[in-house]
Amino acid sequence: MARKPAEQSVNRLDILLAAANVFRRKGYHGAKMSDIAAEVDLTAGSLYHHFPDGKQQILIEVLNEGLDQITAEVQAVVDDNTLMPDEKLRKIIYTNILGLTHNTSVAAALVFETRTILENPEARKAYLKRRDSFEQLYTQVIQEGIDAGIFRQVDVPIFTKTILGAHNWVGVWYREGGRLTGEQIADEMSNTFLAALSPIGVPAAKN
Amino acid sequence: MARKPAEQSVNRLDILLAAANVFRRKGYHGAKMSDIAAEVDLTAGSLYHHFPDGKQQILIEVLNEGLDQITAEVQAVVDDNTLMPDEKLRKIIYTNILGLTHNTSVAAALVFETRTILENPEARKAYLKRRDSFEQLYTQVIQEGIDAGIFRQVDVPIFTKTILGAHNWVGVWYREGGRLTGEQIADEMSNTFLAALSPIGVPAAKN
DNA sequence: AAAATAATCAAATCGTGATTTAATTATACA
DNA sequence: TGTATAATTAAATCACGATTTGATTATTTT
Repeated sequence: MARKPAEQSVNRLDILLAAANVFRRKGYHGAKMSDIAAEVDLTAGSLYHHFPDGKQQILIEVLNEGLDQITAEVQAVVDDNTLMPDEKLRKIIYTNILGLTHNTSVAAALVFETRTILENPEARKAYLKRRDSFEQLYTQVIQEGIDAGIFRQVDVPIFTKTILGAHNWVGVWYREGGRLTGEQIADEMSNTFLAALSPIGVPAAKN
Repeated sequence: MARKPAEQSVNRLDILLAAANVFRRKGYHGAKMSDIAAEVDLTAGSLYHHFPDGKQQILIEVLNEGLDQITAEVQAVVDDNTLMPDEKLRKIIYTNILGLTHNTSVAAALVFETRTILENPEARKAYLKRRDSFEQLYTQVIQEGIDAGIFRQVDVPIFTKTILGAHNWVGVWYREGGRLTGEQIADEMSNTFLAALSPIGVPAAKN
């Protein structure tokens, strides 16, 4: 009585994933609807059944899905009140980087294609809001640590962007099967930023 | 006897700058030849007089020029043998960030449009070579510092990519007239990475 | 198993934008 | 000055790719 495969028609999520892959390879403008369609064994026209609003809508949903997911994961860590700020920061860096290395296509889209979505006035506002919330998670934890005296005084917005820049870049250069695993990279990078925040290792004097 | 303006026809460099600006705003694929032309008061067709090989060639030259320039600046610091590794690192971070904030259009192109150039097999190889040389400048200085015992043991390639990711991102979010100047940002970020390399501020124990 | 609905396709549309071409104007040079 | 060369233009060309349209085929629902 085995259930039948039931893997007939594709769903929106399949298409979003496929699109992310193509975007990663060719960029949004370089990606043809037919490329995306081919990835899920459809023709270009068929995509309009699932996404009546077309190509840009697909991009918007890829980015929203991707950002929402990583935000939720990081948010969960931030909400864990059993953790000290330094443990929290280590864990959110870890979580974030593993999120990126586990889905490099979406990660790359978040870096490279955000600009495209921002050209669309409606999508722009909503997206920027999401992104700010995400950034807030970091600034919040860093500020907590400073207030608690376990991090040195840093310019929190800049430090946040420093971390996020480093993270984003991982999504660009990371390749599965490379020298290091996502875990190892996450480890190394969280060490780096925690060391950077250590109140004892004061930076060398300026000249 | 004032000399006449002599500002008649545009030159290749004007066009490259103009192109970088348009690329920053719309991305390579979103940039029309007519957009670039308009920026220097020409028509699309005229650009082919200066760049017979067309749009892609313009991108290639923007990236090469940009990367060569920043490389040269950083190289000069690396070659200065009067500096200790930590001073060197501080100075190359400084140099690099000021380079980015002084020409955000080219900086953004280096981040966002590199992928485009890499699709071109010939350009790809040459470009990757340049980029590796650039990255080498960082790894070299970091390794020197470790060998000299003034930096803690880090995974040099990862640390390098961490720095470069943070840098690249500056070119994306930095806006002239923002809260901080390029100098202040460079200062903050070099503090961050030097603190991260400090051999005394050992990172917190892993759980 | 009809009827209704969902997925899909193949073949138009339709606009856009890079590149080419054939002149025209400006500049340098001898 | 007049001729060669450099810049520039306006008007084709030409291809490509997003979207639309009108069937066709699957899948549900009752």
